[in-house]
Amino acid sequence: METPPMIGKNIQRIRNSRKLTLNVLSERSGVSKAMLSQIESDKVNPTVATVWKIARGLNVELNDLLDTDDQPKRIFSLNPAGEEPPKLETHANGVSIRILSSMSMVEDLEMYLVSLEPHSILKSEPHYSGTQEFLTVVKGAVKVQAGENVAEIKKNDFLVYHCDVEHSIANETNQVAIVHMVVRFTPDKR
Amino acid sequence: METPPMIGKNIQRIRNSRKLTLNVLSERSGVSKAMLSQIESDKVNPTVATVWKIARGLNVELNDLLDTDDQPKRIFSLNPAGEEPPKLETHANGVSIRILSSMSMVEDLEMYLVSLEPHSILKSEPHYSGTQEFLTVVKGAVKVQAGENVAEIKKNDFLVYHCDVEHSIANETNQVAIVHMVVRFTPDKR
DNA sequence: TATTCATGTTCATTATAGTAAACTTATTTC
DNA sequence: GAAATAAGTTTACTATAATGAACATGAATA
Repeated sequence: METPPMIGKNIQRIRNSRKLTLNVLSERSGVSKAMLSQIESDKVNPTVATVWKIARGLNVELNDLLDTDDQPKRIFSLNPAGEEPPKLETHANGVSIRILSSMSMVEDLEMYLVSLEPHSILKSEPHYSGTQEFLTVVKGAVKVQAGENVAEIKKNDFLVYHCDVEHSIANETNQVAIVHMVVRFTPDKR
Repeated sequence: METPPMIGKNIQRIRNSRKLTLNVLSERSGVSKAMLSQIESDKVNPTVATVWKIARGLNVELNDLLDTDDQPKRIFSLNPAGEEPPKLETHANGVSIRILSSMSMVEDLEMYLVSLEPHSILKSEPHYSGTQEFLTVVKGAVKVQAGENVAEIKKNDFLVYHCDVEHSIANETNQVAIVHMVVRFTPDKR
């Protein structure tokens, strides 16, 4: 972060997206309405304690208010061939999927970085039998469902499941979640 | 984060590890020596701007000073069998490697979360020919070397390389780096 | 059009973050 | 063992974060 965080705009953006008034946020956070107004219009230098109270009031991580969005995404190959895989990215319903490795690199392995906005869900139909998915939560927390099985996993947690049944990854929290996903396709394993 | 961050201890820990005096850090950050002393002993509630200046002076991310260390690491399996892989973790020279998936789960795939302290390096001898490694940087930045090839990758970057030559992952920065690593072992591919 | 109600802003005051300088406490040097 | 240097702490003061109350602005109701 090369420049001090623009806290005011972040707070205002989130407060508006939550449809909260200054009065309500003031009650929830314990920070005066006047202070909130001044912070949002960058008239003051709030203390960490105050920003933290606001973060609690908004139900987000402190870091979400201080972040200057970092979305630099480069993909490299160090292979002799040196082929550079495509930077594919798809968006839908608050879920963005970036393909890290592509089929051109390994024929039965795919890797993704899945970003889930608050209260978004990624549903998948059953894959070919034998397919496995390996999830590592990089940020936030998600609820994973595979057939009858459910698990709630959060940052740094790891989860494996067979995905020859309907499965989903849901972000039921109020902050962005990011999961690293490896899909392993093994045609005839069961 | 359920409790306000303990900024003071974080700053002091990092300052000491850098062997900096209050005077030097004061010069580098532009925050008075007195303020630094009071912040470190939790006598005051610093403003975000001040903590940001200190972060710059220490050459770390703002977030590193506000973090309340989160190291909860759970591993799950959603498979019918329900076998729970081991939470193995090894430490050496500032590099900690957590094994996510184990051989018991898939015979030719391994997944790790590698954490590298500032200025630490993970060196590996050549693996069996055909082995590939897939890196995704989760935090910070690292320099990867595989034979003659070198690449510097940072947060959200992805890198693939054949590792049948001597290779290494180095953290040459002043902050912790975390990389997600998938090792794919394919006996006879080249 | 006046009247209420709800929004966000500005004002006057108090509490406290931030500073420079003085003070302490070691450790070194002659 | 006195003087000098360098570490962190405390003091006295100034700048400003934070507050509650008053003020403005607009939308809805009669």
